Amino acid sequence: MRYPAKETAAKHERIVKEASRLFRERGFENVSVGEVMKAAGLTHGAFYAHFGSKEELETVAIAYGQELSAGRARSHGAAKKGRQAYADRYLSPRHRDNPGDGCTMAALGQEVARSAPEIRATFERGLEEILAAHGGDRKEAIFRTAAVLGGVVLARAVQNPRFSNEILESVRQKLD
Amino acid sequence: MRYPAKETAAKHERIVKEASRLFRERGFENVSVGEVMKAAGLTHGAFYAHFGSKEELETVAIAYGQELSAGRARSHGAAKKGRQAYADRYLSPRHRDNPGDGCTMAALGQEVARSAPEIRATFERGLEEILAAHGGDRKEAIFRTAAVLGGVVLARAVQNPRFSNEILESVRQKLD
DNA sequence: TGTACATCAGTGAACGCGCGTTCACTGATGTAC
DNA sequence: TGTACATCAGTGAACGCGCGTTCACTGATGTAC
Repeated sequence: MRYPAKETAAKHERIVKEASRLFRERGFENVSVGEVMKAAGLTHGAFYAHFGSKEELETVAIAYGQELSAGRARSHGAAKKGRQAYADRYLSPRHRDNPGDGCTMAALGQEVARSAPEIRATFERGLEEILAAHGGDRKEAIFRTAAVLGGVVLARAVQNPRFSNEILESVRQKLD
Repeated sequence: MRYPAKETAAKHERIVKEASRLFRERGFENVSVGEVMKAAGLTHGAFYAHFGSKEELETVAIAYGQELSAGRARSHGAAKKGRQAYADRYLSPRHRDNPGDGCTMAALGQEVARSAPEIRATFERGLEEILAAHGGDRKEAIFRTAAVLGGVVLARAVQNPRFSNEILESVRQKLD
């Protein structure tokens, strides 16, 4: 049956949101279209009324996730205080332990590198926006983004919690 | 039929080597057991004479890849010259463009973070060995490792070659 | 050193499963008049 | 404002495919005597 246009738009948004969260938590490959639709409160068949393919959803989910990151970057500033606060949040145990709510690049960067051109282009546009949001010296913004990203990737991959905390702490200190 | 023990050991090594390369190139999920065996010059059925499961192969491949990285780290030193040369090589277009021959952490870190405890423990042991190989101040070694790793992840994910080079260059400069 | 035989790496067909995607169908919505 | 009907988001069964894994079988190797 046909549904109110408003509800359809809300469902569409829910699909993107849940996909973004699930992809960041478990990666593109470990999340099925069915799981995303279930998380959005729908059945899998309806998926193709919203997106042409899983790959298209991945693209939209990356755009959405990068937008969230750009917003967070904007809320801090280019001043030293803002930069430090940003790095402290990024390198917190909370961010490490909740990839589903965290930075898309820290969760999916490597998978994006192996993905289709459109996905990489979307990722890239997001990164440019994030760098612009950070403001200040561009080289500095790139460097700090790379450093905190690498720190979180290592802290997440490692098994020993003490070692993991040590990694976060080391990168935080060196960036201050 | 039964095969000479020496040949069997050589084949075993070939499986690990090819698996490590393929996994770094395309990720665990995008490489099938059959592909690995084919690359090693065998058929897929023989796989289970060498490993109990694909996950076991992933673990061994991570250990192998981390060992390669530790060797490369050892060949440079803790002195300033060695550190710089290491970062320059790590952040080179060549390393960016050849993940199959490159750092395991830069290729598979995020996937390892979502993997079984044994895989993460193996990754961790490798990282400890790499840090020890770098020598010097441990915090500094962790920081530099995170920064170059993040730089390569971003440089690989991005689409525009100029932007990608700019990322490598920015991280290189800031680490000098 | 020679003989008998158990071992086991390797082959290729087969299995069950989950996945992305398709499709016939439904029926309230939204539009044309 | 009321009526007629085309639209289309959503359902759930079905599809084909590739995957990890299993299995019966092979036959040279390596070992026990």
